[in-house]
Amino acid sequence: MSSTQMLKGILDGCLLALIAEEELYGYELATKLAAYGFSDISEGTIYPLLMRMQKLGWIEATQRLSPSGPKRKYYTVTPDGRMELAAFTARWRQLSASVHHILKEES
Amino acid sequence: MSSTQMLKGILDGCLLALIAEEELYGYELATKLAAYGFSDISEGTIYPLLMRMQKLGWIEATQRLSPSGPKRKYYTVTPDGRMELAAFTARWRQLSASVHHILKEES
DNA sequence: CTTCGCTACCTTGCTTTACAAGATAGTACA
DNA sequence: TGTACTATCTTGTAAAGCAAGGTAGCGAAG
Repeated sequence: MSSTQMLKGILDGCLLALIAEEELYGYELATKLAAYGFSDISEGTIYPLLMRMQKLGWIEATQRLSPSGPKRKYYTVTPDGRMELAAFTARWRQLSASVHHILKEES
Repeated sequence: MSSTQMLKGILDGCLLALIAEEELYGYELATKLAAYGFSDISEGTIYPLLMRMQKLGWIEATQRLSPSGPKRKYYTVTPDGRMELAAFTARWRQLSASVHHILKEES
């Protein structure tokens, strides 16, 4: 059992939270997640996730030129996305508390 | 997006932790999880999970009669299961810290 | 005695989602 | 020309929770 299963339903919330802080593009998110302790989230994970969230109306994209390299797609969070982020945060806190409670029992 | 996706890769660790505390049977686990804040984990989730963990050698089962009702299958954790539980706990702490870190940034 | 409800277990098929692998391009420097 | 880095996207696979349904034992109410 790897740790990838644990990410399900969590990554999208994390991406939302990061984009809510500041406008970001996909490639940047990949490196940023690593800095936050997520070991090597692949681009094959991030890009489909971004497109999914855009389709759901949680984020919006605008293309802009890069000082060096191909064009970038910058994402921002919509009002719907902010609501979804709040809902995610609530769900996470609930789950986190429950698991913590269970794990502490046997320390 | 429901919260069920968040449970992936987490439920097995939680079941292991509960069984490590005391010998338990499947039906009991379903009610116990609810008490710990997991809203309504269905039996269609728990039983396949228990069989999977038994196949992996993490838990062992013994059938015993019930004071009232059909026979019960009591599970205990094997040494391999304890090791897996420790590994799960480590993974959880790491993930939990990372997500917490990301979510706190925008409070 | 039969019917209803609770206990207790299991199976099938569906859906979501992360990921490996690979494709496509633009820029820059040697 | 070729190598390296940036940047995006696609396809196919596998894992795992869950809804829905099935089987069966026991006890109490009618």
